[in-house]
Amino acid sequence: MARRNDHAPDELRRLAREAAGAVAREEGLRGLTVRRVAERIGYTPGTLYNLFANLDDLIVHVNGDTLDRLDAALKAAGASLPAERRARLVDAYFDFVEADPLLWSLLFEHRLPAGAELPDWYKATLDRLIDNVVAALAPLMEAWPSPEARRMTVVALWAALHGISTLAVSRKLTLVAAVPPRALGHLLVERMIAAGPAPASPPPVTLS
Amino acid sequence: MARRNDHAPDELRRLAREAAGAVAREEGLRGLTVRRVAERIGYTPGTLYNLFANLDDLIVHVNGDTLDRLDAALKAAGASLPAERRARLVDAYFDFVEADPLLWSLLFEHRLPAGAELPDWYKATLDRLIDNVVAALAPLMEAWPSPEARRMTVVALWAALHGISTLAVSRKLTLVAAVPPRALGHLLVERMIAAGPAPASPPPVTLS
DNA sequence: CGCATTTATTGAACGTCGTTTAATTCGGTA
DNA sequence: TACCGAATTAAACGACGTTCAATAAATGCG
Repeated sequence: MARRNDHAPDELRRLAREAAGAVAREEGLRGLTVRRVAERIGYTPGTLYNLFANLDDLIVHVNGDTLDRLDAALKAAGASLPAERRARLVDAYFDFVEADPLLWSLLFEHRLPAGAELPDWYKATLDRLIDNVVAALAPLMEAWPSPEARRMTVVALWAALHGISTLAVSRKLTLVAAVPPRALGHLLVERMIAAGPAPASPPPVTLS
Repeated sequence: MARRNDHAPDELRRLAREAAGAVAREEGLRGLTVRRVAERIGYTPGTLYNLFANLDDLIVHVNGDTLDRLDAALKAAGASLPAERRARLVDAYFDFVEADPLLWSLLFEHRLPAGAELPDWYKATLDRLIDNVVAALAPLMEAWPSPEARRMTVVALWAALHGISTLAVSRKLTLVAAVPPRALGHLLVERMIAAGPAPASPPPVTLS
């Protein structure tokens, strides 16, 4: 039995989030159960209910951690030379997704039950992430009429990349095209924010 | 107790798919249980295992039905005048999604367990759908160098719209931008396949 | 028509799940 | 040392997916 002073509550919460992340990484949402997480940190299921409201709450925290790590990865890529920043950001995004596909898909596979809402800190994390990308891309989007227009385009791209990555992770993209997911990502981002006088007609990348 | 000859096996399978769809429409994946579907068609859970391999199999069939209905909706929109076809297709897509958000999200929320693969008929359904959209958009994409390039762009857009719609349905899009989802869809599609001499710099739609 | 065979359907059971709660066990304090 | 409060547990509940022997009904056969 785990002794009372083995871990301070906050440390225990962190341990639980990491254990849950590890389970998700290995077995996905389907294998992510309260009992498995508890066993992994050497406690019984009941203890997790002292740390989190329920399993949904724990999963939201794991997803928050994932968003934080993605934010860090994109921030690093956004520090590259402006000329290659678009491509670097796309590659960083897909590198991150492909490093732990099941942990990534936990982000979008999990849905809160009917009445529940995502907590405010989650919204703040997501906002921070989008803001950082907008800031990194701003030099390439000077022709946009306003910051709001810039943000709208970045949000559209964020959603689009998310669509590509989740279809890829769930193997529903290869059903429909034998193209590396990140090639689709580059295609979308290049065409959406290419600042130069790119003629709109032919797609810039053809890919074998 | 349901009598043996109340329904032929195929009819019973159809009833079960419809009942499962109705449950998903009302309660989403979380509420979609074998017992609830069985109760709805007046049989016991065991009977469903004579008709489908398991719950995953039933869900894949429900999703196949959804794809078929989307295909029909897009085909109708694709029959419009070429000039307005882009916008009509996007609107048809979002009309379809918003008509039954929970049934729609079943398409992408559900993932097969580790070893399992999607059946061939599912791949065929998806292929048919993409092919129809490519055919409808072909007149607008004559500048593309090849049918493969056209298809790649359409697949990218298919994935992008999927990303927008699932983020919207799971209320993760409004967290990040107060923009109607279909406005993002129009933005993406216009910029990706606008055939005319659209300058690449400023986004064509600004939206209040 | 009556009986045997086949087959759809059931009911009960198994193990697992999320969650709750009363009981227990421990560390800190007097 | 004895107590108190807090962390932890064990056990239980209802619901879940799934299996399977038992049962009921329809069919085929004499």
